[in-house]
Amino acid sequence: MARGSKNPFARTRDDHALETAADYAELILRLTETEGEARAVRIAQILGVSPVTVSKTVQRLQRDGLLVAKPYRSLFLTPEGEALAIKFREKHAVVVEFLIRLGVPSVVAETDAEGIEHHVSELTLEAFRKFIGAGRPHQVDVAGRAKG
Amino acid sequence: MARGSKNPFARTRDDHALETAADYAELILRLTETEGEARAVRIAQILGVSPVTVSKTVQRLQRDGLLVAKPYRSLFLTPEGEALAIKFREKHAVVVEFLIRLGVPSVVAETDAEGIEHHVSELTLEAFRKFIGAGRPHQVDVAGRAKG
DNA sequence: CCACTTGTTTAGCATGAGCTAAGTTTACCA
DNA sequence: TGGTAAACTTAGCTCATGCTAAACAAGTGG
Repeated sequence: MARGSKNPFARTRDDHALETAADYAELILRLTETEGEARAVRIAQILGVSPVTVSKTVQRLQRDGLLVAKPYRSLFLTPEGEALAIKFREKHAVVVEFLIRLGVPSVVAETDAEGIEHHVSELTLEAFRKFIGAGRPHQVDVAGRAKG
Repeated sequence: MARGSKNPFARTRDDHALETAADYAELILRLTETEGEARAVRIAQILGVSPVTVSKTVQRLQRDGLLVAKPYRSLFLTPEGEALAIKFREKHAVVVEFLIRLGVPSVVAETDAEGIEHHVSELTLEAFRKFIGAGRPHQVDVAGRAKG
């Protein structure tokens, strides 16, 4: 125990759990907005895993207080889950926009951002924002897309 | 199987395995250079995990052909392992340098790079290199490319 | 040359994340 | 209404990554 904190390595299972949580939360929020509800089968399709995996993961996230799921029904984020979703959506949007500004093709930017967003500190994110802002003014809308 | 490929999510256990492999390979190379040999106990200290974890991971990496380990002796990378180490060392150097150029404090850059380096595609890395090169001529450490 | 310290491995456990197969529930339509 | 298809859950397995406790090697100093 008392692992990490000082060393730059030290990624633990907890980190992975947080990544998963953030991905699910983001996705549930998105599906709720775009499809009216978040169903496990859609999550499975989008994440490319089996519905079984989604079911079990959802149970863990419910245990951890990020969402509420009545059996055989659609999924709902708790306030905590929604906060997480919004936080990562914003991170995601910043990273994507940043990469695009750098000249990375948008499809690649999207893919890379998915991995990177879980590893950028607040300071680095701030540097990204500054870089974006330096180009031209911009805004990020509710769905996390940049307009400008 | 046949998961992902097209979708931007889809990080599997294999991805994590690769990250671990790359981290160990990088570290073993570094320790070999700086301390004359790579011992499990040092890896454990640096990564912030128990020696037991290192022992088991080393066995997996040996099984996967990345290193050779005789019981109770120090660790040696195979050519494949060394290639991986060098590849990620270079990625790491580029990411760190890039973040520093962006204005991220070097300690934070180092930490964030550790996570980011496993998620940047070749295209994004190329964009990073271009950005670095655009500033002023420069040089990158030991095995790192790009002298300008 | 033997004991002790240090390093490594084994045994055994947990948890996350993945799977297939099989069983339940819901929903919808004839 | 009742049957079926789709969605979901349960059971039971795998593997990677972590741990502690305990056993076992290696190296060092008396």
